[in-house]
Amino acid sequence: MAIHKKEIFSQKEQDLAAFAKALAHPARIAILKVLATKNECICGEIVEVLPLAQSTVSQHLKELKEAGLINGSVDGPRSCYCINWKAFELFNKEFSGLFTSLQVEQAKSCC
Amino acid sequence: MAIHKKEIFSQKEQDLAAFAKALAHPARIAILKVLATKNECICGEIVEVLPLAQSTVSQHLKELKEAGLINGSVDGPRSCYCINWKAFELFNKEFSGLFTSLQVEQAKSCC
DNA sequence: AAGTCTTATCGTATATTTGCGATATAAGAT
DNA sequence: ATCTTATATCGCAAATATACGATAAGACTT
Repeated sequence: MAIHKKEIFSQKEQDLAAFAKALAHPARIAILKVLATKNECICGEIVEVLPLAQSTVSQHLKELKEAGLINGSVDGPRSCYCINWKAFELFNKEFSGLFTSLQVEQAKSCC
Repeated sequence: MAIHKKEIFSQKEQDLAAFAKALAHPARIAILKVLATKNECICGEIVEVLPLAQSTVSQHLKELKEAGLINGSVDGPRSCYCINWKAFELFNKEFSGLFTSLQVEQAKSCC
């Protein structure tokens, strides 16, 4: 394919796609759910809950962090992660707002 | 990695991930935007708008259709696509509902 | 029937993702 | 200082995704 053409599209489209990409794996959805249900920040508890190796979970956490969906901080010998609600809300709003405004005008699809 | 472990996770997690995956590329976001702005169903007009080859666009359309985000029907010699607003709404609701209920309880993140 | 136009599919090259074991790193405990 | 414990990173193998040209398939036109 030679070169990925992602950079050709608008920044908003790229941002939204990057956000969706971070959610595009059941393991990451599961991780977010764990983080959401526990009020305090979690670390290796996620590894116990998920059917994945520690290194794999760590990698998923890294991706979620890089996407801005979660925050991470060092807490002594362990790492503490939690959902970045602000970023989450922002993207959620931008996501739903991308189409809903148009949907009102046209009631239903043609096919 | 031997085997993908997606099937280990819950159906809801898999569904949500599959939906996010369909949105995880700027080209597909762009396609959805085109379909949303045009009230009538589009086909090869998308190819003209996007900086991608016809075969590539067709492939993206296929993925969107398989994810259930768009409907497609044959219209004489050409294909007609349009957004499946119902599926879109359903997923959007499920997506935002996955965390918002929890968010209320805990006001802010700990880190 | 032959030609054209539109879209889907195939084959292929390359890039990215996923997953894990092994290892490194960092902090607390002994 | 060494040992344990927790997490991150490296290196690798395998699966997927992305992109395109070439080609097939289907439907109108002439």
